[in-house]
Amino acid sequence: MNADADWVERFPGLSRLDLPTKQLLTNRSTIVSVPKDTMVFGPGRSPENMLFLLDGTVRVQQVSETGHQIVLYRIEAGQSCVLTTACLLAYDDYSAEGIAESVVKAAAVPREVFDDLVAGSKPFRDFVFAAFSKRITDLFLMIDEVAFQRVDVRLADKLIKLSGDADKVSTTHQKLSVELGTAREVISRQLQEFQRRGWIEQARGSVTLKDRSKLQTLADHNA
Amino acid sequence: MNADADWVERFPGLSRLDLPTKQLLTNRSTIVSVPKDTMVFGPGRSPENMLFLLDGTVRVQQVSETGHQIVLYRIEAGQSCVLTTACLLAYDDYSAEGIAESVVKAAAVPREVFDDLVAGSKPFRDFVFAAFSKRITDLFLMIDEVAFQRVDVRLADKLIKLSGDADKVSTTHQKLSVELGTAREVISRQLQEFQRRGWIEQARGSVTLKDRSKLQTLADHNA
DNA sequence: AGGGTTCAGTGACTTTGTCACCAAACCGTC
DNA sequence: GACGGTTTGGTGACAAAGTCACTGAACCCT
Repeated sequence: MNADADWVERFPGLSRLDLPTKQLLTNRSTIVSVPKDTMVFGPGRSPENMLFLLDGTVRVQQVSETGHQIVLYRIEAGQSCVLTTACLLAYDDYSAEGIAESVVKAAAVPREVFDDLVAGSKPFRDFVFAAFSKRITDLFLMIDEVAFQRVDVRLADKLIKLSGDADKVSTTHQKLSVELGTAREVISRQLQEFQRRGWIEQARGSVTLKDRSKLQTLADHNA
Repeated sequence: MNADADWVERFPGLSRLDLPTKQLLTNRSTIVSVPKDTMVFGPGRSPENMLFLLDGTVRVQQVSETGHQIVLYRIEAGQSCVLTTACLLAYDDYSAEGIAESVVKAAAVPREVFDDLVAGSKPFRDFVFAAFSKRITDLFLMIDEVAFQRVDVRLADKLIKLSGDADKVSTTHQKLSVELGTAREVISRQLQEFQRRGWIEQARGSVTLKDRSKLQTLADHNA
């Protein structure tokens, strides 16, 4: 085995498992790697296994019948797709898809093993339910945001989150509009306004944050 | 025991349990009844038990920091609050609340019993995961709707769903606006338009459906 | 019958979404 | 380097939806 054999330790929620459970997870899982821009799951593409992300991120987005799209959430390293996978297995009129945003390395755990683990290990159960709970509360907040928050506030927030440590966000207006579930034109106009105020600078395919604190103030303006 | 002793049988997902599991559920649960308009759960009000609804409905709604509200979903008889309860236990910055829309009768199952059941019974696990999955996919669809569907379409759909068999919906414009997460004025104007077209008739505190098929056509207009 | 409350209607305005179209930047390849 | 297709972003006009401030009617109490 390689350096990924100890992957279980890298999951905060799984480190509390007892040794036999950890070994079961390690032995019965296989490390898989998928290239960037692969559809990991989606309509007509339900994976056989539960994935535990070791590296990279998977973007989960809803594709509407209207042709619109909106990013629902991202699965980062240290998290699991249990929920989306479980959803796929339960309902086939499922319209969300998961796309690898970079090369993604994951541990694939067969369904039966997953079920055994839920049955046999209390810490594993806690991990799984915590993941579900977090997802649901996040979706609640997202609904709140989509329904009631102004786009300038949401865009400022999204820019800061997408930027991470860096000051430059490499993305297009189109992609930003999918992040927020709005129209490209709306993003263009908002970014123009931000630029006019000197908060950002634009280039084709990128946005440079010039005044993070001003953007942050706007993003925090949620009361 | 009373007529509710066999409540387990009334849950489609639970009837497949084996006898000992059913008995465990029945013996370790207590039937509770809460009056109409009670807040069953919400910020600072996390119940100790998992509820299985026998009668009535619980309306779950998000209360925004902006003062706005939106109905997320309803828990009907034959369903369980596992998810919302689980969420409450996991995260306290939880801003949704569950309100009894009528007198609600439910079986309360202590957390430990719930955990034992998940561990010991495969059909019970399936029931719980199916509930989670259904909820999450429904929330996906809801986000899609809030973000991309026109209010007239959503309102027509909501009127039909709220009406059930009857033709009269007893509700106020204010309540309808919370159902859709929009403003009261918007509802008033849309209902005026529906009335102008002869699809409905309005009275203080009620809407009467006059042309269900026309409303249905509009509601189906989702492509 | 009076007074408070709930419910609904309205106009003016802002924000957001839609549509149709244009122009510049980029990416090949010839 | 020139050409042509694609991607990206800009624009104006308009429609839909949300906000604000205010009005009046219906209802519910004593």
